[in-house]
Amino acid sequence: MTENPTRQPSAGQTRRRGAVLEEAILRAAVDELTESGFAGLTMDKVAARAGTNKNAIYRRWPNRLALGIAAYRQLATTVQPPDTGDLRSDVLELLRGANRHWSSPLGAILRELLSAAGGTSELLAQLQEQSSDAAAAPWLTILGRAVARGEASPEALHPRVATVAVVLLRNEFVVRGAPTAPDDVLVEIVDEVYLPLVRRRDPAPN
Amino acid sequence: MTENPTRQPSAGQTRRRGAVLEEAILRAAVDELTESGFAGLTMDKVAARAGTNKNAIYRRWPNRLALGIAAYRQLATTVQPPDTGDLRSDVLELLRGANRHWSSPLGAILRELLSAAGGTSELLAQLQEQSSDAAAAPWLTILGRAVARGEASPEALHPRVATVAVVLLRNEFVVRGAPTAPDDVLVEIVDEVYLPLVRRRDPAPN
DNA sequence: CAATTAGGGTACGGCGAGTACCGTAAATTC
DNA sequence: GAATTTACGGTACTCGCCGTACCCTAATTG
Repeated sequence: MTENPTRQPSAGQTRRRGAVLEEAILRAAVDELTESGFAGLTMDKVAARAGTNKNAIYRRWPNRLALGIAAYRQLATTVQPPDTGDLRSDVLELLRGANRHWSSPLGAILRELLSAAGGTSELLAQLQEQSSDAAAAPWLTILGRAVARGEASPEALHPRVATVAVVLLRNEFVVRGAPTAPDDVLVEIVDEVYLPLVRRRDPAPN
Repeated sequence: MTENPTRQPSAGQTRRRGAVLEEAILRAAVDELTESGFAGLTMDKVAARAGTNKNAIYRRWPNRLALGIAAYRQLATTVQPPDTGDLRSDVLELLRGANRHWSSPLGAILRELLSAAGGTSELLAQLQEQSSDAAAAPWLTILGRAVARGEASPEALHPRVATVAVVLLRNEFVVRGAPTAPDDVLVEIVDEVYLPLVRRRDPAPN
């Protein structure tokens, strides 16, 4: 019952090749990933589910992690920046969205992958697009509007500054093992750190 | 040559028990950890090196990760907060120290362990003492002095605010796979984020 | 219709975690 | 100081799973 092979083992089917097979493998990997997480993603199961064997997988991906990342990328979504007209509301909404994402099954998978990659730059780079760099864009967007409104300082339009809130939130997940961050924490990050940082600040007298 | 059994296998030694044996195991684990990292820490090797067998280990630690963490804790050191008389200098020095630590072999091990723990709260908690919460203390110390000097705002004396710089730095390690963070990044964190955040800020006019 | 390429089937090597016994030395009890 | 309990030592084994190696055969190429 756990199996749902796309291809019947010995039906009179035609043998798949190239892109068709590749997609079938990737789809199988995605299914395994969503069902069992990365820890449960085994090459044998993916092969069986795709109705093929490990050879075909290893011909395309060098190892389990690479396959896992490729599969995850199929699931990634992009974030639409909110526009409530108020900086604090925008920030909170964006941050709550991030919290929801990392608390979701998909977020759990992302955390597993980050863990498994454990400092392997080449592979991490492929996850960053989904997790941090692409994540900088919406923050810059809402800050841009806030700057126009006079709510935020222009200095805040700097990726490192703009993303401080998400970085602090991610820290909660990485260092505490919490499955989800309580809303108090988000509010605290926003009110104690983020807003004081980005709000229009009068040039400090040396 | 990789072996240095504390106990000669069949010498006329007395059989070790309890605390004595426990320390021998832990010392063996520490040695393996420093030589081969957590990835190379094998229960068999630790047992061999301690001149015992895996039973004795599993009777004390439930699994490899728990042993690794216990061994790491033997190596942890505490940080002495600097006191240069200038907030920016103190901050930079503390941050550079953290960067050095995470770039060091010991830091690599810590990152491996964080990776392997991957969100297991109970075990992570044992690492936090060494990595984040204990790390909050020196920051509060230097900030306390800066507040007294009038250099920093009293609102900065809040763990989440005080540790922002290290959290951002750790993020560099976790999300980029960099073996070490370039000094520019540290300076940027300090000048673009940390100082603007903690410096005396005149109450924003709504 | 050859020749080449890529899938399918299958088996296997290797490694390391965790477990199961069993005999024996050390501590504990009386 | 003997009997009992507890804990170590030795060893062997199961299990899971990654990654690889063949060998045969279907699809593609020309």
